[in-house]
Amino acid sequence: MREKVTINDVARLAGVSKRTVSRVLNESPVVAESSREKVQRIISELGYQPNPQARGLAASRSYLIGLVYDNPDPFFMESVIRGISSVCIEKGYELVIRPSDRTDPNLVDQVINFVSRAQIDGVILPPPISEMDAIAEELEANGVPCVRLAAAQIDEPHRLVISDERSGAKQMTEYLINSGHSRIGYISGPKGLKSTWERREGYLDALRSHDLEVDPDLLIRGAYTFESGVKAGRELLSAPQRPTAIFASNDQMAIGVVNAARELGLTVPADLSVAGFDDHELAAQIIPSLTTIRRPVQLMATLAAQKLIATIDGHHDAASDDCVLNPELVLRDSTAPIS
Amino acid sequence: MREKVTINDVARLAGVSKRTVSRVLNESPVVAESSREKVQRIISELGYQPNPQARGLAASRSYLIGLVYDNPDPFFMESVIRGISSVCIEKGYELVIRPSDRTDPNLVDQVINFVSRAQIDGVILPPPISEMDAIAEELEANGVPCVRLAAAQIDEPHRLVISDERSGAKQMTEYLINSGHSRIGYISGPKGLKSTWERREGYLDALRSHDLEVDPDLLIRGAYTFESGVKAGRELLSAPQRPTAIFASNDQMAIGVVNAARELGLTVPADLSVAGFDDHELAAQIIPSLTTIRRPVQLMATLAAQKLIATIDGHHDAASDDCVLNPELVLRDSTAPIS
DNA sequence: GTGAAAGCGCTAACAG
DNA sequence: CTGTTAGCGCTTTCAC
Repeated sequence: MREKVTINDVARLAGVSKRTVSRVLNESPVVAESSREKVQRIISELGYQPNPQARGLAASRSYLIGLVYDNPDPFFMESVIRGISSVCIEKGYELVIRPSDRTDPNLVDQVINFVSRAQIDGVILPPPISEMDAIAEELEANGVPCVRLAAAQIDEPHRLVISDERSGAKQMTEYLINSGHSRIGYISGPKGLKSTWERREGYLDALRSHDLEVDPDLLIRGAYTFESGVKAGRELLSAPQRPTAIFASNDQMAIGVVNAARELGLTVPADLSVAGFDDHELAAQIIPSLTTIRRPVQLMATLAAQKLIATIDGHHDAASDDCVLNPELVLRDSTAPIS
Repeated sequence: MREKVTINDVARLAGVSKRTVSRVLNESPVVAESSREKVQRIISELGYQPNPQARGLAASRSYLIGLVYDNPDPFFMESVIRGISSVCIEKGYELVIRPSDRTDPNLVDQVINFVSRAQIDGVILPPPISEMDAIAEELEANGVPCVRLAAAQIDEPHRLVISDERSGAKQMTEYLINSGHSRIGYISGPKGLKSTWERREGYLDALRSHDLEVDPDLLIRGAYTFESGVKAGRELLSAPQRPTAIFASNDQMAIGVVNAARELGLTVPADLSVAGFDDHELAAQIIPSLTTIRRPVQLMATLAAQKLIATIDGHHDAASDDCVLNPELVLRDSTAPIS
């Protein structure tokens, strides 16, 4: 390591005690402006960087924030990571990552073990792990703050960043309705996930508010996978009175629907409009490109990291109040007005 | 944090000095078997976990390993992360992640700054950052070991894990040749990447060893993107004497070629065989599913982490010798024998 | 507003 | 083979 500069060097050169240097490092408000400036100057001259191990040992902190996840979409995770990382760099934290297995019965213990072994200062939980209340509770019980990324209001605002998926799904459905579609098939996600519920409710909200009948035959359960999309698409499209539009609640399934349609000799969007959710990278690449809903994932992660670090540092960040972000409708080639 | 147990508690209860406890913690060979057992027992009874900050401060280590990356394929990175993480957990390290921008002129400084600020013990570099020699050199110059993931021999074996992409591309080309194809188009990656070179050489190797003429018109440069695949595909397929097979040097481009073929009214694989490289998640999902080459990415990452930790810990791991892993041919529906 | 001094929990000379 | 004794670099009472 090229840096061997310690707080003592800074103190000596600045002509103050190391206690004072420590004060400016920790932004204590009781330092004279003149001392602060002097110390700051020496710090940057020397390129001094406080040793995180030493700070951690003395203050029992680690400047490490943890990311525990088991999300099947690496694109989503990549955005989350970039979002968190940018604020970590800015605030002097590091991002420690922990891929997990949400089906592991010992997950709670493993998470606790992780944070206590590494002395993690705080944790960010993306879905679907964010939906496991036991983890959030156990973390708090151990004095480790956490912030959750979610699809709906599942915790207090200061530990939560949500993208309102219900309103996203409603937007999409209304767009389809306004394009003249009235028989709109819907493929939901698997049971037990918040997003499954929220997106489905958004679809139903739109139907209801436009006085459209909810036909149970148009509502099929999927599994957020390509295959389940193909299957559900076939089913929907081989019904006697088939829908003119299908809203699949994620892009993987929507792509499956496009394939199912092709099998049956239907052209998208001429014969069938198909919409997805997530704005998966493929959504823009497949032919036809997919109309979908985009969540501001990176922004969500940034916000989450800001909230978490504010909590750890004991500041009360302004960002801690608002926690709801709105997804955005992305129009592409897979949907069209009814002819 | 629930653990407040320190090395002193362990020492007291085991009836030895803390120096001895420290010895068993660090697997010193000079401890009497009886003491070791006693200490181990107390440790597990108490659920004692050494404080990493304290260890780090005393030994000037952090038990942190860094992952600096800028790979555009999140699926690849997910495998890398899972691979590294599993050995970190086993060996008592944590994985600190640093998404970067390979086009940033200050990248070298940023990396050095990262490792020195966080006292990172060692770094793993996946492609394409692994190909930037300046980073590896500067890291070593700062006393931070690093292990690189690469497509070819670019460093000494103990800091390198490679998947032999040249032999992978050769395998694929030979498979195509053995299926009766003799006009095989090739779409390379962008200039300046090792993988571009290696894969292309593999293609040429196969052609040469089967005494096939290398037609420069069949060799087109792409950019590892979907769009570049579409473009190169159109070009190759609209030539007067068009190829019967196209080997795109990654899956994104191969999918582009499939689309280009469809535009031109060609059926894959009846009229044209298409092969890719990487076994991207989509490769199995698109129709027709894609014949491709799969690198053992997670295994590579595991190996890299083992080598790195062996270096940090000063052990001389057996894994440090072999560093070449072979990619695997994955046959699917996009290729067929020539009719 | 500032400083002296006592640790935080662990490792590592250096005896014994 | 084991214990004593200093620190590692920083934060934090508690006086001044």
